Amino acid sequence: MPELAEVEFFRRRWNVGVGQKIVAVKLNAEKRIFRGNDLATLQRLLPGAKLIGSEARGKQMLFRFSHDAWLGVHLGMTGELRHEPRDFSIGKHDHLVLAQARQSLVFSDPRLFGRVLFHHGASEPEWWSRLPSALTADTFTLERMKAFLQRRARSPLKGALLQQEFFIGIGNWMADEILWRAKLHPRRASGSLDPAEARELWKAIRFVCAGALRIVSKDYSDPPPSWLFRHRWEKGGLCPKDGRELDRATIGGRTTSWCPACQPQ
DNA sequence: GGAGTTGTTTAGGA
DNA sequence: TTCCTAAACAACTC
Repeated sequence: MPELAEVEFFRRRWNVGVGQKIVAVKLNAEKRIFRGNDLATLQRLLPGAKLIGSEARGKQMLFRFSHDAWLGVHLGMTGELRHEPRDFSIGKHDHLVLAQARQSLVFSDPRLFGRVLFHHGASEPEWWSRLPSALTADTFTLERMKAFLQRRARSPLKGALLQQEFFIGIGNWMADEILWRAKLHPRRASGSLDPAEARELWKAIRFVCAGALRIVSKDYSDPPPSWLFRHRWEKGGLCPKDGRELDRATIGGRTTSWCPACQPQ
């Protein structure tokens, strides 16, 4: 479910608890979303700590608490953040509950591909500091993108766009949307773009990231019907530009949808 | 019952 | 060394 904009949507859902103390922590330590954590320290430090604020970067989120406590959250494929009344009944897939006086903040994840990473320290965790900057920032330049694509010259564009070490926050639907707008076939080799094609790709990345953040992160609305998003999973889905039936195949390890006319091989 | 799912990690091959 | 692919993780839906 969650890519860049969906992650931002879920992050904001916990804003209701900013400025308030955690009064109790309930968690299921057996679940694999907690792997690699010092849960004893988490249990000792979070109760009594106040939620100060949060940030999202790509698909990662970082929640900051008083008492030098930090909580990193990755939603995986099916994770989500919610807030519930103070004494709601915990569901089967609610693995972490931060109870506050007025409500409870909940992390749930049926498939358990998500992850929580607790950190205790005066400054943010190192894994967070090392994340690349946002694709919507000025640091995401055409030249840096070209250099990255050259390093992945033999991989299909679809696979390259999913590399979080550079294209932070892009997931399966955004990658398809970007390639469709740039009129590039998802199987094109990353090292084969001419300067004009690279520029179109860069512009499409900026457009899709900014548009998704504007539309989806506000209230989880779908993008408009002029986007590929609305058609890519329909059986016999049609290209919103020319009405041609979309093609589908596994590329870069993921199901990929494209228009054979707009995006020639 | 089988196939497929908006993600990441790892092992192994090229 | 570096890059690329497939499988594994796990639960649910169609």
